[in-house]
Amino acid sequence: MSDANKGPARGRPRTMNAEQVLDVAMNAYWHSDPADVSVNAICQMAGISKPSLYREFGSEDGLSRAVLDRYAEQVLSEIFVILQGGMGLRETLDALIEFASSDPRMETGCLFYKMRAGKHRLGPDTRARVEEIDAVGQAAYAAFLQAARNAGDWPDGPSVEAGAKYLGEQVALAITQRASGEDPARIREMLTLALSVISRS
Amino acid sequence: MSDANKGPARGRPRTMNAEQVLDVAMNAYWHSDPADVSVNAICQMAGISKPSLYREFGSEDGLSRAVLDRYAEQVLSEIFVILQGGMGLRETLDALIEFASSDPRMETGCLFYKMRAGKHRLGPDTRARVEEIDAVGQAAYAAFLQAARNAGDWPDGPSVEAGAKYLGEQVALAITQRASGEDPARIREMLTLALSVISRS
DNA sequence: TCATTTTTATACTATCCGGTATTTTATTTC
DNA sequence: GAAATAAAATACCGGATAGTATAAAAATGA
Repeated sequence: MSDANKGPARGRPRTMNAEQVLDVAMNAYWHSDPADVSVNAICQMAGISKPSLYREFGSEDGLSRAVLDRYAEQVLSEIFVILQGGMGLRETLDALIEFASSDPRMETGCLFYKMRAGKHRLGPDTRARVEEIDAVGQAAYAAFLQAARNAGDWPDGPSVEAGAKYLGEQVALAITQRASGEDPARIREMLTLALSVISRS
Repeated sequence: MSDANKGPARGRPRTMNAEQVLDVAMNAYWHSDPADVSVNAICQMAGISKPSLYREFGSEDGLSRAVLDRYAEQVLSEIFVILQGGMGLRETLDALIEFASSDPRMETGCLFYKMRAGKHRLGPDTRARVEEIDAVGQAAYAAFLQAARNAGDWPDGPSVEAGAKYLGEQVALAITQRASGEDPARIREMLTLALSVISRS
């Protein structure tokens, strides 16, 4: 707990860099689909052996869960930043639209949404983490909408929970469409239309 | 071409019923996911041997394509009936909402949308058919919206193509959410909200 | 009865998967 | 330099997959 020992001195020094493996796996999962990338393929792409990967991550489930954690803090956090930035309703929605339809990192879709869509194919740990992140995300959308309603920016009508779900699913839909090569301008147009029911111009 | 010969007189009579096999396969694909149902499993469920299935359908791709054709004429046709029923804008949208959020057949989602979501995992023939059906569907949505605009029911703003895509994707989203166990009332609320931008109450 | 035809049933192939046992290699400690 | 240690590389295991070769069975025609 005092000084973070950088590995034991004894034994053959390890050549495997766990973070680099995570990066390789994250990009592979992200660019195609978690269900279509085997651990064999990841080992080959990362230039490591299978036992090394299993010693580090325990199982495919352990790897994908670690990848998801990394993705959450590196990428998903951006959405939370937008939602919790304290901007007004309109500006926040515009930022969400901008992110979903134009952020270059979402060009091949969102790894989290891909995992959520194929939840039943994930290992138990990864699946549990997906559900946890999903719940946290929904809560963030709900908190944002509640604040807007308290400020009088979002008129009464749908419940906060329904609005949060709606908002989250529309963003997810837009980003998922980017992965299927849809024209970003068209996606922006559709997402703007969908979110216009929350904040009419 | 004259009389439809019901099988050759010679040889061992076949016990396999192609339509029953298609029903079994369709329900299996539909209830879970095409990518998660093997030909082995279908043979077992249908009580037939693998060579029989391959003689009838040629390949897994041939089977899934035949299933998709069957699904299109048995189930998807209903959406076209709604779109081409000649009802007013509002009534047609309400019928779409009713179908997507409450039709018991959509309780486990839509096989077509499942196939479209996992397009890259399908064989070439099935994938081509998915794209074809997708295009026909979009055209049907577009024709419907064009008629509404001509009748003055749908004010200018989004292009007909954008509106058609939006409408189709919102219906797909609602039905897909049913497969993940979302509360139908909540789904109806969200879909109603989404479609309210086309026909405000 | 016996050859022909067509379908069925069984058993098999090749490949890929996640996961692991075993051996080899590189390092520190003594 | 030898023992100990830890990682890496290779080769393997059991299981599932799509697809097929082969043999058995059930009918017809002569």
